[in-house]
Amino acid sequence: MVAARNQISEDVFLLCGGWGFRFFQLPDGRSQILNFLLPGDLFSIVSVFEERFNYSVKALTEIQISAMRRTEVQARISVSPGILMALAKSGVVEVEAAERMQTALGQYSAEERIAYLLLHLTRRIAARSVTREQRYPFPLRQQHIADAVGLTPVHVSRVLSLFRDRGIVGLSDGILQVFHPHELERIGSLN
Amino acid sequence: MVAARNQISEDVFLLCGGWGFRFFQLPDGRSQILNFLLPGDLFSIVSVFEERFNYSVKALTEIQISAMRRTEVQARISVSPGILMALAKSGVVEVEAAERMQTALGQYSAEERIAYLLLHLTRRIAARSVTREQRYPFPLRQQHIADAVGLTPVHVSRVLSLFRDRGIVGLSDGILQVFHPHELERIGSLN
DNA sequence: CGATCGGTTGATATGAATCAACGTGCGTGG
DNA sequence: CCACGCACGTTGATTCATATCAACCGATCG
Repeated sequence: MVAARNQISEDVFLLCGGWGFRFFQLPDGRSQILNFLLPGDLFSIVSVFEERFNYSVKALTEIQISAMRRTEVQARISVSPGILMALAKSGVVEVEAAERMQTALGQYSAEERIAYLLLHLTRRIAARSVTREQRYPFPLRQQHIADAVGLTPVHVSRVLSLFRDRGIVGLSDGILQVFHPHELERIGSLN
Repeated sequence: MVAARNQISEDVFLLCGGWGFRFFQLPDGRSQILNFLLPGDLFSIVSVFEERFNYSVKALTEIQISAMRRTEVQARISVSPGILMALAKSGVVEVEAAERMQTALGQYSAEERIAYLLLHLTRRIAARSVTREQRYPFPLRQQHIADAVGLTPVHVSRVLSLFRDRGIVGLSDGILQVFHPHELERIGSLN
């Protein structure tokens, strides 16, 4: 566990290398993954402004983290307000992502949700590194997919098998391969 | 319709009076309510930074809206950066609300989701106006509740009947009355 | 007075959860 | 090096929560 809920931290964290995820855990054990963290991501924009955060973070791979004192960040903001503008804009991106996920969870079927998640992640991966032949590093277990889209791992397994049988995607050994991107978009594009 | 998706607007809107809601509509007709707008709410913090918004807004009651030129808002920001800080903080609140809703939609059952929505709304109403005896103005139709929590209106009706039979809440004539707040929290508090 | 809208209720269908068994690969300790 | 346990995924049978379909009711309104 990299960070736990209700902890108070003086620091703002940035993921420099590796993958992680941020999640919210309910007292009865259920947990909802809020987003996956890729290199370059702030844990959450919220952490710049609030010292107590109500989410937890775990690593998916080996990770590198960089920490900045919150006071330091805020000092820099007051000197050069451009930083604050940049932060505000990254907050906008965070809001939009959360609201799209909200829509997916509220309206989409199991297949659609999983397709949406895969699309969303492949785009983020592609934005950060060169990919070839639609092959993406993908260190999630089916349990993580389940916790992100609100399904059980066994149902995730069934849907992925279906996608595999239909020749849409293949997922094994930490590699996601998208054979039929157009079809994946048709299912999960959230237009 | 107060504002439609993919429209470009030079203005940032503020709801001054009445109720509305912001939603995302899918091409096949499904729609997800992202949040309800109460007096004093910006339509969305996103609108301060982006001219194209990917949501729509509708009124629930008679409403009063105030519009500010985005250029005007941004000019003021550059003069007094305190405004930007305030906006950033309200963005944080928006992110947190969206993520809680994400959790509710991903993990909660029908009863829990509806209880959560009612709790969340009553708190927001109470923060804005004096209420007595746990009676809250509540201009939503069951269809709106359904679109907010990702259920069908008929199932919403069943769950509300259940709540009514159990003496937890009553909802009619635009008034929500919470008879048993403790029980409502037990069901939907999202701790 | 009929039409429409919002809500209720019952019967049935269905998507996803649950329960359970099994396979496979892998790390660990003997 | 082997044997065991464990994590992860798959698959089948069954159950359950919610959707769907349909009828009906009361209020409101032209």
